[in-house]
Amino acid sequence: MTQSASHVPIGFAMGVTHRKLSALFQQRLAAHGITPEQWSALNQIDQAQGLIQKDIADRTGKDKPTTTRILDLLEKKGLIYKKPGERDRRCFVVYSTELGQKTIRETTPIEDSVTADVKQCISDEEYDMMMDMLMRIQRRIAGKLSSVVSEDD
Amino acid sequence: MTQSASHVPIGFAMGVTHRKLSALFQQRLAAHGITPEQWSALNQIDQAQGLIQKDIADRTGKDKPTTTRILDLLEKKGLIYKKPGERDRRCFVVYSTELGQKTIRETTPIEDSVTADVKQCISDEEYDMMMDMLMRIQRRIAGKLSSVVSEDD
DNA sequence: CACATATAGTTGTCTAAACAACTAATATAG
DNA sequence: CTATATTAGTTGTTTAGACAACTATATGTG
Repeated sequence: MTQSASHVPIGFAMGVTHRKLSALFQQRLAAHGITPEQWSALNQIDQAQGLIQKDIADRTGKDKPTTTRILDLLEKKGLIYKKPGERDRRCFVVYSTELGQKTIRETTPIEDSVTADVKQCISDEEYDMMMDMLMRIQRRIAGKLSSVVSEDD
Repeated sequence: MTQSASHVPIGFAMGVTHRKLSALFQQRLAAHGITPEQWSALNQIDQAQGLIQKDIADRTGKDKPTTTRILDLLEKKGLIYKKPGERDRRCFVVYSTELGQKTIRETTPIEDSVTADVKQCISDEEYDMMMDMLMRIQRRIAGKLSSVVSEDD
């Protein structure tokens, strides 16, 4: 039953760990003038080139308003640009600029350094298991959310 | 054409999972007029009675400004109250009110339901392993953060 | 005691997330 | 073709997090 430990639910433990990881990445990214969440969006844009905003929202696990605002910041910084969709005039097609590509080239090693720090205290096997569990939980929970993006399933 | 989805760093996977878990808890808490982060703080306060704000910050993994603001909201809702410290006049000692205690009694089953949903897709063993890994990462990363609370070690 | 330093808490600013409400364009049904 | 629903994206509001700067109290050293 209940153990003596103060019963920290897994969601909150995950939140704390995520915040600490994010704060570490942010500190290391500071010189590049970009935040972890901006990096995540820029990284997806840079790798795929030509995504529409909904794709970016899906890939980064954010909702549409959050994505809009992150893209606004990336655009203001000159890291991405948007083109109106040709076939579908509702959407914008998004690309990284030269500066955006340079930023990703320079910051990817920083992201790797955070992953390396994580791997100092968990094994490769554990890392893979953790990723697998996180993905399973994501899928499970997504199905239980009411106003979800509902892309798959 | 690298392997699809292989390059999602663990920090971002954790963030997505945490957001989905938090959103689910928030939806189920909606009728109680409290958010997951408020619940977390209130839960700690209710269980310990007499914590000072720094203790609450440590236990919920938040910084001092965030804690101040969450306590402000809990106080406005009449769920907690603060008393000036007697020995140390810098700090406030925090307690849950009757209403706060009632709220925790009624919402703890909701938190349990979220944990139960998580356990539908990961085993008890995996759950424990995940908690252990999260805690190990937290400790590891905390030592690498520059302006951290630095409570232990 | 006086001065420097550390600690508890607050406030301000920016970014981000959740949700609701909205516009515009597309797709579907009649 | 017209009415309705769906989809892409935006805007507003509230909560939360990170960081810097600040006040007030406490502590440590001369």
